[in-house]
Amino acid sequence: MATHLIRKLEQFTRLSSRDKLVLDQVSTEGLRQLGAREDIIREGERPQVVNLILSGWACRYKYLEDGRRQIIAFFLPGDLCDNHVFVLREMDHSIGTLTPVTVAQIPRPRIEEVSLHHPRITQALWWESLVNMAIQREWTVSLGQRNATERLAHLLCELFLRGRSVGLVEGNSCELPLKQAELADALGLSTVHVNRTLQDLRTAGLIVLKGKMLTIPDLNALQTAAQFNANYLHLNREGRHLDANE
Amino acid sequence: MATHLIRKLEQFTRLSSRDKLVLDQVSTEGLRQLGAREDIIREGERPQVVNLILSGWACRYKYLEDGRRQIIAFFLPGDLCDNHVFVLREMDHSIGTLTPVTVAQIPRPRIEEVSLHHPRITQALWWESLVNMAIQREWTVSLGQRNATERLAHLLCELFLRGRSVGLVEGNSCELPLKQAELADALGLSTVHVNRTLQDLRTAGLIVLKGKMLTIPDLNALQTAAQFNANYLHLNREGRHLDANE
DNA sequence: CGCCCTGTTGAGTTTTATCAATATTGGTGG
DNA sequence: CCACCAATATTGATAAAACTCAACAGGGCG
Repeated sequence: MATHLIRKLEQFTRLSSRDKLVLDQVSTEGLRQLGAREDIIREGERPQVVNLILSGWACRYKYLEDGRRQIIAFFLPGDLCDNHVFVLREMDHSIGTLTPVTVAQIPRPRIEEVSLHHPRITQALWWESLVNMAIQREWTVSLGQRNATERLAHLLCELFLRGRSVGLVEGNSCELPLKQAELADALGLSTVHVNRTLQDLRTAGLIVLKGKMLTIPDLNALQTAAQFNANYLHLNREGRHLDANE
Repeated sequence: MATHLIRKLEQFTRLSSRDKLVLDQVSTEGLRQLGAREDIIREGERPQVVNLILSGWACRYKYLEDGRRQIIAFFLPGDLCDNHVFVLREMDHSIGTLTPVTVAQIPRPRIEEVSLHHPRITQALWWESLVNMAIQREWTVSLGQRNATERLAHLLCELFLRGRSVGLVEGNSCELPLKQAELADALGLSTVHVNRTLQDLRTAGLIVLKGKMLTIPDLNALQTAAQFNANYLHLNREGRHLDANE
């Protein structure tokens, strides 16, 4: 079931029950189960399908030749790994799981069929795609300008809001199944420094992080600390003029 | 004339003369001239058109509240500023010129018409879009993992190759109309450090940078210094199976 | 029970930033 | 053509942020 994806797309526009049916169908074919820390697709391989994350967390990443690793993006349930990737001949990075994951592998003809017959979905997928680009841009801003504390706080805000938009947040808590080393690879910091920065955020009362559960007692305060502005997530039903009226 | 864009898209697939005609037409309507250091569109504004850079250099950028600025991307002639942006209600960043610039403003219906009737162009524009995303990802890698020297060298390699793919390179030289402060804002470094890093590259004989002219005597050497791998630019005619055969 | 993975802490080092001063350059008006 | 200005580039000295290395703690699980 494409519950998370549907929920996410409805941040943009209301879908008809027909639309939802199509999305549900698309996401029940080509299921693939992976354990934690496995690769969904690897740099150099030819992309054949679009992967839709149904459950679990994954990430894009890239190694430099000397072994340094950068995590380029996180994928949460409901995230599509690159609509239309198959236009490219080979992957320039890898996508791997962080937790056990279920993905739906959507073949090219399926995508083309949907984009031909379901304009509302097509628009919504464009929106999804544009938001992902905006997220990538915001990571550029973080890595370029924000210091360790701001960067970490910013990432936590982003993941929290993204989680909330697909229904993974309860109250002011959500699961954060990331090790400090993974946070470090995403933030361009050393694990030691991530550890210390997390402690700073904790002692400042901005976050509670225990086990794999993240609690943000005062989201506004954390956003302020991060200079976080949610506009780049475009979560305010910007496509409401397209709403299905049924 | 869409010379640069056409030249770029032909890195992906060969276009028919019909295709080229359409692109030329699209790029002669809605011309807009700007001086150096003007905004093409500003954060918060509603995107109404897709901007195609016909001549000059521009950049995406974003300010944090305390005045720090990050340059998120550079635009060269032939670059499109976000195909389908108008799906979003407001810009989450600004786009401004670095030099005097001419842009073609392509209205939404024009885009939709082209994508309906010219599948080869549509594919090529998807490719363009995916490459831009790849570039953004690579910036994430640079900012996260590469040190000042590598980062600078990497950026210069990228701009050189991108310039070459649209015909802006002569021999081993191309124009680089950027101030050190702009490089600094793109690389997440201070201007002082950019200055010193440039000198390092110069004394290592890896670049010659005089006036606004960049010369790379040995591109391979510079790529090695940067840990630069061009695969992310997808410049090897990956869509050649779509070639127009006329 | 013990092992391995993850997280934590301390000490010393490196990279890069900041601040401030000086040099150079390109453009402009006289 | 030259003198001058403002913008840009360069240099030196000091400080801050983050890294590295190394050791140790804790916890989950076979």
